[in-house]
Amino acid sequence: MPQLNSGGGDDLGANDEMIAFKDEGEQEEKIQANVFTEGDLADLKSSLVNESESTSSSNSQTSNAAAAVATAGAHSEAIRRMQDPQRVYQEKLSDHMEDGLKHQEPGMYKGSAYSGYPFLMLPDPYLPNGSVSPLSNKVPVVQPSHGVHPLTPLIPYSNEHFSHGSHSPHLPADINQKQGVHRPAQTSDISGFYSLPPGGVGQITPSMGWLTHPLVLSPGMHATGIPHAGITSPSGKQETDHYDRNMKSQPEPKREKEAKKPTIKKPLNAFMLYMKEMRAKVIAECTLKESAAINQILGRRWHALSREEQAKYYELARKERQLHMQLYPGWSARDNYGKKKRRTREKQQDSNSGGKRSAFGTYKEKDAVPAQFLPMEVL
DNA sequence: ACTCCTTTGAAGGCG
DNA sequence: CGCCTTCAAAGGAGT
Repeated sequence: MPQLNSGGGDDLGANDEMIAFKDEGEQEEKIQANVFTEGDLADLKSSLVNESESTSSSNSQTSNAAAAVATAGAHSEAIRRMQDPQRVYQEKLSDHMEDGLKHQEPGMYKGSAYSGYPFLMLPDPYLPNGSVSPLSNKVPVVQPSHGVHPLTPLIPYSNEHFSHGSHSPHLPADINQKQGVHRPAQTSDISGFYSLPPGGVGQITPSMGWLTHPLVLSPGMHATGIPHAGITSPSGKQETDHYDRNMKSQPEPKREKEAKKPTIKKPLNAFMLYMKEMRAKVIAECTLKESAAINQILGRRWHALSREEQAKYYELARKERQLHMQLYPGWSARDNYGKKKRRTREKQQDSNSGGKRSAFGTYKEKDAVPAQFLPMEVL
């Protein structure tokens, strides 16, 4: 049983945030975690596809579909290898970072989607076009290594490291698609992180959004290293555009921000961070685009993650919350209540009578059996 | 143009 | 304290 190392890992993930893996057999989960490779996504996909069609003839159908998708997955993987400049960049980056990164403790991030990466990959939100390209959604973040503050942010929106070692002029051209390597910094020194106005943290206006990485910003790129889309217009959905408008080398951000009074969004939780990071990958592998289906897959993959892997995201989320708190001291999640079009409230109330949200999520009548409970063959 | 779907986790409110 | 509700991302699908 891979207990989260309470000895050395206490700073890794807030213990109170760690979910208890009681519901799912740990062995089973372990197996899943190990076996859950990209190829298995094919099963997931086919299951999701077949789910709506029929559950019968699942064997041959699933296997066929799985094979097909697996092939497609392999194909896309091959294409990715050829096309992905980021991969090349990663390799270069690894070389660059060789020094610091190879001091990493080997056991920590083994066998995950990050295997091969000594650093944590972070999601699109920190990237300009992350959601657009499935191939460019990962941001390498250096894990705290030698003599670093344990709570060193893994969050890739530090200006600090960019102002030191790697300056953008020397960065590869495609650095704009990935935010470059994150250098450990002091968590407490947030002003150093966020290029805060002289007034201090509390005076940051929401429209400043999250951090920007001027050095990694290139023309046409999102000017923000926004970790979790901190600000958006009240209408929502347009936050990216909003960011672009407000932050991407726009001459009149002040006026606009004052006029628009953008919404400060909730910091992303661990699963959201995971989703942002893995979504593109799943999309690429499954050639699925529907977010609902993708999210189902991601939900299952989330459960299949090892504790260590999940701990990374819990820790990231914790840091995000901390930063969010420091950036927006008075902010409350309550502030955004009602800004999203009230959806399914009645529906949820209805379903609450019958099916309600459990530890495995909200079920609706139509999917009485949560996917997590379904056997792998069916899924 | 807007809302739903779908996932998990965090947070606030209420009894 | 436990339960419930809402929101965070995202993009196709439906209205």
